[in-house]
Amino acid sequence: MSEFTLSEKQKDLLEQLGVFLESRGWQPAVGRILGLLIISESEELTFDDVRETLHLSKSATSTALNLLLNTGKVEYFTKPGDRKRYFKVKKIVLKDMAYEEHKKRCTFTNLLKEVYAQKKNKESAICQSFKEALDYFEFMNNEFFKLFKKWESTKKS
Amino acid sequence: MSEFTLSEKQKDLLEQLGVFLESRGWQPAVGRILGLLIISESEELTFDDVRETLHLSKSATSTALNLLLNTGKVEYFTKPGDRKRYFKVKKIVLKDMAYEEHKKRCTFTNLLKEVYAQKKNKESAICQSFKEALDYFEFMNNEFFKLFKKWESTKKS
DNA sequence: TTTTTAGTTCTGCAAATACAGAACTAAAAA
DNA sequence: TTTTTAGTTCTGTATTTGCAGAACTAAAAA
Repeated sequence: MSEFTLSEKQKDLLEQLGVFLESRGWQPAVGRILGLLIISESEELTFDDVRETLHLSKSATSTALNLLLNTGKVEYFTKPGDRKRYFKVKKIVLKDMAYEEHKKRCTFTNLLKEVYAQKKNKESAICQSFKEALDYFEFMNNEFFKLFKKWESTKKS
Repeated sequence: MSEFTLSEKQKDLLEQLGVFLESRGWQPAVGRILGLLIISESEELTFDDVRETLHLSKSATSTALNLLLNTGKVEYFTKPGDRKRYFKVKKIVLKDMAYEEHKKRCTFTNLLKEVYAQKKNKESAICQSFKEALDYFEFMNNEFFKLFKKWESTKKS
C-alpha cells in the first residue's frame, strides 16, 4: 500500500487534463496516467502508486504505461536493489505534443491542397473562399517554424 | 434517384478528410458528410444526394445534417416551388475550425498554468522544464494571434 | 526449494457508440 | 380526399472500446 495522495485541486486538474488528453485521442486510463505523472508533486511514481491513485487494475495500468513508454511520453528507471520501476514523464512531452499537433495541421493542409487541386470550377465563390482559407493555413504553418526559431533565440539571449 | 457521383480521387480524398474529422471528434457519418460537402464539385447537395452517395440511412443523414447545421458548419437553402433542402458548407468552416483549435490550445495552456501554479517545488528539474514548455506555449499562442492580425492586414492591402 | 514481488498477457464482459429501420409528421401533389 | 414527398424521431442492435480479472512469468527473497 503506497502512501501517495492528491489534493482536491490536483484531482480537479487531473480530471481536466484527462479530458483534454482524451479529446486528443488517448484512452481515458492512459490520459489519466499521463495527467497524473504531469501533476504529481513527486517526480517519479511506481506502478502501484499509479494503480492505487487512479483505482485501475494491474492490466490496465500495465498496458497504459507500456503504451506511454512506447510512444515516448514516459520513461522509467530503477533503483539499485529495488525491482520496482519508477515512472516519470519525459521532459519533452509537452513540446512533443505541440509538434505533433503542428504536423497534423500540415498534413491536413496538404490534404486541403489536394482537394483544391481537383476542383474544376476554381472561380466559384465557395472555391475562392476555400482557397483563401487554404492560403491562411499555409501561411500559419510556415510561420510556425519561424516562431520556433525566434523562441529558441530569445531563450539563448 | 439522384445522379450525383464522385471520382476515385474524390472518394480517396473524402476518406482522408473523414478520418481527419473523426480524429477531431466528429462521428464517422458526420465527418463523411462534411467532407463530401467540402469536396463535391457542385456547391449544394440535397438530402438524398448525401444519403445515396454515402450509403447512409435517412435517420443517420438527418441527424448528422442537423448536427452540422446546429454547429454552424453547414447551411441550407430552398428553391421556390421545391420542397427539398439544398445543403452547402459555410464559407467560414475552415477558419472556424482553425480558430476552435486555437481556443482549445489556449484553454490547455491555461490548464497547464494552473498545474504549474500548484507545484510546490518549482526548482525541481522537471518543474523547470515544465515551465519552459509552458512559456513556449504562451509565446506561441500570443504569436499566433499576432499572425492572424498580420494575415488580415496583408489580405486587405 | 518455495514463496513473494512486480509486473505481463489473455480472455471476457459492461458500457458506449454509431448507425439502421420503422413508425411517424407535415406540407404539397394528385 | 388520398397519396406522395421530404424529411424527423424513436427504438433496437451490431460493433467497438476500455477495462477488470485471472492466469501466467521471471527474478528476487526467504
